[in-house]
Amino acid sequence: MSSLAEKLSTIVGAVFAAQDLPADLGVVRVSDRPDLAQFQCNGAMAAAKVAQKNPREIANDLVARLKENGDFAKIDIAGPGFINLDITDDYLAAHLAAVAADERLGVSTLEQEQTAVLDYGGPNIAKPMHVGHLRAAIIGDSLRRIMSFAGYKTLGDVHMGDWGTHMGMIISEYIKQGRAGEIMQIDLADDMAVDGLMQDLGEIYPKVAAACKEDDARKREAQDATVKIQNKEPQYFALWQKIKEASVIGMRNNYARLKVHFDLWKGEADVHDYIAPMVDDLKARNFAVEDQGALIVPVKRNDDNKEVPPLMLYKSDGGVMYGTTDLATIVERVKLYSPAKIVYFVDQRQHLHFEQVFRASRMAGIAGESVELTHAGFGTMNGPDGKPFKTRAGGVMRLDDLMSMAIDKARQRIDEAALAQDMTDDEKEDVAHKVAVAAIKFADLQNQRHSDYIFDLDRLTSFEGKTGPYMLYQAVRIKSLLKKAEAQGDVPSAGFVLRDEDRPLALLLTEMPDAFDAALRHYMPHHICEYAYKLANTFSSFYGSCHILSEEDEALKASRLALCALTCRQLETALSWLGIDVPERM
RNA sequence: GCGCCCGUAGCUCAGUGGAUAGAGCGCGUGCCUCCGGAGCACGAGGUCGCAGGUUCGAAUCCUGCCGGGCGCGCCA
Repeated sequence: MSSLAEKLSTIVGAVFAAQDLPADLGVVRVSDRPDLAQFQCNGAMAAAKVAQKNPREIANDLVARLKENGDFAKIDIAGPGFINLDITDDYLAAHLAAVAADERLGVSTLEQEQTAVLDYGGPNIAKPMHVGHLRAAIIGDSLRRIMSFAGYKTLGDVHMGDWGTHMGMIISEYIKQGRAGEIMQIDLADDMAVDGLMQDLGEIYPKVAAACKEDDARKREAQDATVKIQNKEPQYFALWQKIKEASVIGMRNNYARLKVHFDLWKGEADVHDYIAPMVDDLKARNFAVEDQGALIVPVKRNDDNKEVPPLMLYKSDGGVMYGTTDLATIVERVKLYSPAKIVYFVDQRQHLHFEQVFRASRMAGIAGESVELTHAGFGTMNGPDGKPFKTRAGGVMRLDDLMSMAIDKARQRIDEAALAQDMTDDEKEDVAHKVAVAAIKFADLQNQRHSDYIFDLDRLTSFEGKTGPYMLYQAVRIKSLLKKAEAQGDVPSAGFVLRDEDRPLALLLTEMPDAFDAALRHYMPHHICEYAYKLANTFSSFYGSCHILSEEDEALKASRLALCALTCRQLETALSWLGIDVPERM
């Protein structure tokens, strides 16, 4: 199945072909001018250019043929050569019935399953998670859901930063302070102790980082410790492991609270054993060369219009960099999963880094031509001043705090609502959590992926207007209506009867596959947000313009219930692609 | 210096070369004897940064400026 516009494109395309015009010019889309028509085709004007003819003349010929098709209620030509189309209610109703009968709601699926590895985590261990981690998690997890629905076998990898210099800083500091034994004593099953360690890490890290910046000797100690960890020297490695395990506990909690899922909990360290063989191989094949004491892979090309620095495999101090682990991670992923795609949801600022890694990977044949490597970058999260977001204290807001604020606000709202009186505390808590997640995710996902965006706490925890909670509200309202209908013995019909009040909603319900395809193709969930919002909003108008349960015409009532049911399914499905769950009531 | 991204309503943002550029917030006016008002309807608010060009047609494509953000070898 496909969207209605796609179906009409096939019909109109065939008519173009019959006139010896390119069939793809027959593409039909939802009209920009709903006051004039339901659908439009602009191909006659483009065809005029190709055929060197008058566009209206071409349009006339096309329209004459199209009129043989009884599924169009109205066909006319406007302006320079727009072909405006209305379909018959019968055709629309039949299409809608097919969508309703399809468990996939008309969205097509991959013919053959392919594996996609998605990289959307990247938090560093030993540091608390903050709002800067939000975008990658939310966008990546949404794409994981979208791609799964499209038929991919998806593997979301948290790919945490556990192998870098920051670990060398921290561990060298603990050893200097003589606290290694104390750290090793910590019982990971003891929540208080783990919290204490995380707190301590949060205080130590900025201090050491500052010290390393000022003092070269201190910096060398940290670099030295980093190499020792990477060489798995017992004391260093054991401390590293302890800190990592403690960190992962908090990380899992944070992601669970956000309802962001990962299939793989790997880190940079996990590919360590791939590095040496990979480097040997690259050296043997002359891709890797020594330069200024470091080992690099030159990746610049003659046709470059900019400087592309080499990918660095080993620093002159013998340590590896994240380019090294990223390249080795491709080795591992190709070997273990044979993916068709590897997609990275990482800040746009790292675009050059990925270009270097991808080039090296292509040159050396680590990822064959059949493997798509994409950096689906996103813009920086800025504060209201347009600069990278900082709290008033100068730090970055913790993810935990943001979640708590949103949940508190939702809880407060629920307490105000009269409906909440018969909810148990557990149900209230569950609803508050769902509302908070919906608010945060929808606020983020509705932004186009590339551009920077302003982090606005009020907007992120707002429940009115174009927000997640608004969407939940509309879905819940439909559920409530359908329950009432069921209780009074009314059932939705399998077919549709369409009056003027029903048509806008009916037409919109045929568009979901287009929004899905756009989001999938470009790794951009905001197309789904647009559709979901339009659907919720159009439903709300529909709901306001006719009273469904008291409708006396039984066929019309059953049809309207079917529209409600389909709207509800589409809303829940679209929201599920965004990682948003709909409660039964709120 | 070179390169990438962005300039659309007071604010935050959508806008696959097409008709009269759209939402939300905020502002103004209506709407609860009826299915959930976290709502609905209506209104005010625009030199789409500026200037050229391509095109029957440009917010969209090209060029040049102006303004903002970011990146460019041993952090990630």
